[in-house]
Amino acid sequence: MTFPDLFDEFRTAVLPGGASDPTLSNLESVARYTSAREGDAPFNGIGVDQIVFIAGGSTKLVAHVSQGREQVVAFHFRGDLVSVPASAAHAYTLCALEDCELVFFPADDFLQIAQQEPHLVITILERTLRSLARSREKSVALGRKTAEERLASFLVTMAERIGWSRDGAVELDLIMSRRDIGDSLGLTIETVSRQLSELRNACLIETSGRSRFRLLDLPSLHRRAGHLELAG
Amino acid sequence: MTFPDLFDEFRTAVLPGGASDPTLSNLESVARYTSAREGDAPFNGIGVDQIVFIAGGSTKLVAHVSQGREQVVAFHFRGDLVSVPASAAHAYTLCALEDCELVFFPADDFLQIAQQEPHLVITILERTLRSLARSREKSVALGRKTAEERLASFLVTMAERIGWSRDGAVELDLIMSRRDIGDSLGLTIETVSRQLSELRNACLIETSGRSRFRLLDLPSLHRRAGHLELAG
DNA sequence: CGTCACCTTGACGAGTCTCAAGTTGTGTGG
DNA sequence: CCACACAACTTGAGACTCGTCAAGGTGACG
Repeated sequence: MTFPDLFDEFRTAVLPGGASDPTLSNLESVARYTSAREGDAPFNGIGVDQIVFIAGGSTKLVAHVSQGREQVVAFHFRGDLVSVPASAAHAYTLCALEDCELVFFPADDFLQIAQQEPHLVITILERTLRSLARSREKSVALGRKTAEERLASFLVTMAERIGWSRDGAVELDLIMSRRDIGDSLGLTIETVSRQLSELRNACLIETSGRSRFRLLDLPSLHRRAGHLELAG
Repeated sequence: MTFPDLFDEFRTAVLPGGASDPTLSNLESVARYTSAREGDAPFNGIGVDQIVFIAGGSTKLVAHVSQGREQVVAFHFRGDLVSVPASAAHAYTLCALEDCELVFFPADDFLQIAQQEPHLVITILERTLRSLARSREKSVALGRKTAEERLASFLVTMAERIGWSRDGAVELDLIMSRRDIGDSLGLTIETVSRQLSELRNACLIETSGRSRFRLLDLPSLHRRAGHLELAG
């Protein structure tokens, strides 16, 4: 994909309502793009907060606690917008789960330009609020849930984001490794594996290969996730 | 405090640059206010997402997992802005830690009006990004840190938000109970208590009464928190 | 000054981690 | 297309952190 194509991808996904020409050309002038191979961390040591649009592929945002200890703070898929901080109490790295096409902006420049276009800021704000809501849900899972609840919660949440229906079940492709899942749920790969086996034995899920999952009983999974019972 | 005073409080805190008169009067017309007593949960069952400004006092945002299990997702102090979701995978409650003065808006109306004032949206966005950053840091703590690290992390973070310097140490008043701290850190009150005793024995903190803390050695606390060493 | 909720401390047990061994899937080269 | 090699995953046994239960302390009120 060429740069203009990628910027277009960003424009139509983030600005479906359109924007004024000068704003667009300003944005395009500060936009950069990169394609990342699986495992790449294109923003390591870049020094400024970035706003990154996932034009293709999928990524994880990882916090490094100490050698060997990592926490996956979020996963992202095509069409998502990520705020990648330069620094905080911990170092963060955006890392490609598969080959990716990324459009990115220095956050400062982006917000500066966005001031001209309330529409755009509102869209970003709405997406940021959704990220915040997901991050809070993650805190709940990490702080107060058992391994089984975390796994069930993870599966139904991912199903909502990237799953599809087939034969009355929901299927999804979990491209991330067991280690990534563990690092996202605050568990070890062994515990992840054991809990998946539990769910398989309970006939709540089927797996084929390493990444293909079939969720056979969403209501039960929601219950095991400790989620609110939805009326109706 | 009267309503106009409270709205003024909001205006000067959130809109230091000012805003156009029509926007302000529109905002004022959808703004509501309430004073909450300690322990009150003024937004329970209100049914719509709210944007809440803490004009006075302090609050916690709590997710209810199951009877007896709660997760405090964030604490808020005077001048903070909170997004209170109506519903998600879990029920959330904003709860007063002490007597509070709150200004609040239905999120939809607020964003609708804010479209007229890019300045305002940018401010809200910046605050939301800070909330997101804090929420991510909390995920890191909950997912990959020991009890001791969580406590140290909590203390230095709170010190940055509400602490003051005195005699070469940082003091702060932790108005929330040990239970609140535990529910925030994914620990029990007993573990919180034990870890505080550890930190006392290590001469890293002093406490007087239930809520007054003195942090005697910030660098060591940062180290125990597993935080990044800051150059310089 | 007394009362009560809140906090502290101790002993024990459950859930998850660690370490280790075996199995399965995936990708590569013949 | 098959066989091989390696990484990823699964499963098991024992250790450790933190939770649970229980019994005192302590500080903040009236």
